[in-house]
Amino acid sequence: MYREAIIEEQSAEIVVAEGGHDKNSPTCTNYLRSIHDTLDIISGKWKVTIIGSLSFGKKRFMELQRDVEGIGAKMLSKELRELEINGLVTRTVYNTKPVTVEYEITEYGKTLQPIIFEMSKWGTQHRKRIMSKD
Amino acid sequence: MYREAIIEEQSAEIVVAEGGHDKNSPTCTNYLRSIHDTLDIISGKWKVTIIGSLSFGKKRFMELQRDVEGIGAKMLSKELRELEINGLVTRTVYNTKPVTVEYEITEYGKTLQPIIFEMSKWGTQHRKRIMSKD
DNA sequence: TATAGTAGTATCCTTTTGTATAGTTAACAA
DNA sequence: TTGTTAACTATACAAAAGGATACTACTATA
Repeated sequence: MYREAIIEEQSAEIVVAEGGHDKNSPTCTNYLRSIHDTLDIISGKWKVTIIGSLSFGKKRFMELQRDVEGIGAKMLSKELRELEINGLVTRTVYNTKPVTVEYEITEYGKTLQPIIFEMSKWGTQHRKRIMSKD
Repeated sequence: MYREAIIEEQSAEIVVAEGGHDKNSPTCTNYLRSIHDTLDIISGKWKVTIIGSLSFGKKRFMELQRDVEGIGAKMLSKELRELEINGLVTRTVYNTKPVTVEYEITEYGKTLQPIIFEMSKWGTQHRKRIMSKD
C-alpha cells in the first residue's frame, strides 16, 4: 500500500519527506534491501562505466579498454565475464583472423540505464561545483 | 550543443539511440567521465546504503549499524568520515552521558537521491525477476 | 558487582582489486 | 625477418578494502 505508491509513482524527494518520521518502517528496510541487491550486481570500480560505454553501441575488447580509462586487460575481462553471467551483456566471437569479439548490452542491461544516466548527470554537476570552488 | 541537449532534456534511452552511431564522440567520453567522477565519491560497498538510510531521517551510529546490514563499526566510521569530508553528511556530537552522535544528510547529499532511488527501483524489479526464475 | 549501551579506535588478518610483465595464435605490413 | 594487432590467459606481486576481535571511557541498570 504505502510501498506500492512509492515505487510506482513517487520521487525520491517524496520518499524522504514521507519516511522522515518513521525511521525504521518496513519501507526503509525494503528500500535499503533493494539498494543492496543492486549493489551486489553493479558495485566495484568498473561495471557501471562498462555498461555506460556499451550504451553507445556494441564494442570490441580493445575499444572498451580505450573507453574505460585506467582499466587493465585482466580486470576488463573479469568484469565482462561477471556482467555476462548476470545477463547484462552478451559476448560474440567472430572467426576472423585474428579473432574479434564483440560485447553488446542486453535488453536487461538496458534497464540499468536510468541509474547510470542519473550518475552521469550528477557527475557533471559535481564537476562544475568542484571547479567553481578553486 | 549536442551535449547540452542530452543533459538538460533527454532520457537515458535517447542518449543511447542518438549515440549509437557515433561510438567515440565527445558525448560518449563526457558521459563516461561524469560516471567516473560520481563513482569516485559513492563507490564501495556501503556509501549508497548509508545515504539511503539517512534519507529517512537523521540517525545515530548504532542505528545506522543496525540499518546497514552487515557493516562493521570500523567500516561504518570510515565511510561516514569520507561522506562528511565530501559534504554529503554532517556529524553532530551531543554531550549527553554517554555521548550521542547524530548523522544527517546535507542538502548536497540529497542531490544523490535520484541515483539511489533508481537503484532501489531496479533492485526491487531484479529481486522479482530472480525469484520468479526458481 | 556484573552487565549493557554509547561511539568509536587498534590490531591483525583475509579477500578483493589492481598492476606489470610475458606468452599465445595467426595474419598482415614493412 | 621483425614488428604489429587482436583478445585474451598466466603468473607474480602490491595495494586497498573489508572483517573479526578486543579494547577504551563513561553511565545506567539489575
